[in-house]
Parts: sequence; structure tokens; C-alpha cells
Amino acid sequence: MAADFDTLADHLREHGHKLTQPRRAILKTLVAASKPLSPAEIQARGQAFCADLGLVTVYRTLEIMADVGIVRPVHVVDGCHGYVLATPGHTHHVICERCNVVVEIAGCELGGFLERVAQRTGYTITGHWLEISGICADCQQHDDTQ
Amino acid sequence: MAADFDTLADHLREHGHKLTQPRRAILKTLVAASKPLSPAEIQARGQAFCADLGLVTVYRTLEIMADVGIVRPVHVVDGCHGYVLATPGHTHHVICERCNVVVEIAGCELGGFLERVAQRTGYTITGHWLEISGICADCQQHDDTQ
DNA sequence: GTCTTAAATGAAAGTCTTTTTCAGTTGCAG
DNA sequence: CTGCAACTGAAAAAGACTTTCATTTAAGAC
Repeated sequence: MAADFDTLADHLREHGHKLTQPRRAILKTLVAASKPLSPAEIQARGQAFCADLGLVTVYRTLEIMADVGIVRPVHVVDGCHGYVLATPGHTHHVICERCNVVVEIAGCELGGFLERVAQRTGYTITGHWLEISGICADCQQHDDTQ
Repeated sequence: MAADFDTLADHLREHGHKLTQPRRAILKTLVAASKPLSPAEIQARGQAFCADLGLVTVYRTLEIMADVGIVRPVHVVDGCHGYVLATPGHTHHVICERCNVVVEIAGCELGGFLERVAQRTGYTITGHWLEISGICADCQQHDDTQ
């Protein structure tokens, strides 16, 4: 994830949003995270940076950040509404089933497939949502040693 | 969707679940639906078949049906937790943005792509989740006439 | 620097969704 | 038929998310 705090903060400002202490805290939390965090988790971790960070603010800030494209919601089969930083452009995620670590895959190779779908169904395709689950290299090793 | 009530009902029984009136009602509702329904919608529609169908039962039954593979949860970007009937085997969904009608796509052409992902990331891929959004033929026509 | 103001904040209350508990009911095997 | 485990709905509880509102704060103007 090639996303550093300053770039993302600027991005927020460029869209006319203030860079407040709570927002800094949320952004720092997300930059430091390697897996999707729920709003409650973001609040808990973010309080390290902004002691009285409220949950309401987390919700509001995530909404803004998602609008601006800094953050991306992740829906997984067994639970919804995690958030991870989004790198610019179209990407997909691979999520480890064991430890929830997320790897982003740049680029999207679904173009041809989507065209065939359009032909077959008569739909105009406007978007898609792909999440891949698996087991990351680390967790595979732990398996071996047990 | 090549899913008729009797086949699905048998499927439930084969997994050791009773076929009760509330469950019949839920199944009929889903068979009749052409778009994902939320638990609350399923309750409302299902009461046509079973007058005092409770919401709690809908939640419990959906969980069972999802386990058994009769039903599939649908997560869309702006809201979660719709449910549609699942046809056996691996399929993906195309959902109309306007009217929420769902078309299933049999077969999955992501094999090659997933292999490349596995190589690039070191993950063992265990599953994936693809939902495609678009505008269905009907809704496109309505657009034209407006 | 300091002032001003619109934007942003946290707490509290409210709403909506989902789960748990429990006493009563029902499908179905024998 | 009968018995019993599975299943049910109602009520209550827990949880997730939103709204409201008085106070605070960032950031541009001076």
C-alpha cells in the first residue's frame, strides 16, 4: 500500500475538508493497520492518537473519506463494514481468512469477462466488486509447524 | 433460476431440518422473488403464506438455508444483507442498480486470474466473491423513453 | 498574531437491525 | 397415535448506526 499519511491528508484538504485532530487520528490508525478495521476498532486504536475520539466522528469521517476515495469499505462473507485504505485506481483485495491481513492487487483483468457478461445478460455493466479470500504465506507456515 | 420449491424443500430435509410452515413460507417467498430481499422484506412477503411469520424465524431460517446452500447472501456497496436463492454450483450475480433484479451467471471464468493472484501474493486462494452491478435491459429502455 | 466563521466535534438520545431467552407448539420417526 | 427433539413467536436485550444540539476548532481574512 503506497499510501503515506501526508499524501492522504492533502487529498482530504483538496476536497475542502478540514484536517482536524480526530481525522488525523483516524488516518494514522488506518495507515498503521494491515487489515480491515470496523468503526469500533478504529475508534479504539485511534484513541492512542486522540484521546477522546468519538465513535460518531469515526462514522462521519469514514463516510467523507470513502467519498473522497481515501478509504474503501470491505464486505466479507461473514461480516460487513470493515474499512481499509484505498490506493488510487481500481484494485481488488485478497484477505487472509486466518489473520485478516489484506493485500491489494493493482490492475484489473476482468475486462474481457465483463464484456461477455454484458453480451449474455443484456445488462450495461457499471461496476463490480471482487474480493478474494485465502491464506497468507505467514499463516500457511504456522500451519506447517503445528 | 432453475430452482423449484420441491427440490429446495427436499434439500432442507436431506440435511436433517424439518419442513415447517414458516420455512415453507420463506422458501416460497424467495422462489417468487426476482431480487435480493432483506430479512424484513422476507417476513412481510412471507406473511402471505404464513400469517404470523416472525422476524426471528426469518433470521434463523436464512442462516440454516445459507448453511445448506439454498440461499446466498448478497452484499451490495450501499447496503448489506440481501438474500437470494442460490442455484447449485459456483455462480456470480449481476444486480441491476435501478430495480435490483438479479441475474445469475453460471460458471466462473476467473480460474486463470486467481492463479496469477496466488503466484503474485503467496496466498493460497480459498474462495472469492464477485458481484457485478449494471443496468438491466428493461431499465435501459425506460431511460430511453424518458 | 488574532479574529471570524463555517465546519467539525462529543455526548446523549433515538432508531433500526440482529441476537438471546424462554415457554409453548409442531413436524415426524417409531 | 404418541413422544420428543426441533422449532416457533414474543419479549427483552444487545449492538450498530444516525440524529440532534451546544460547544470547540481549523483555517482563511485581516
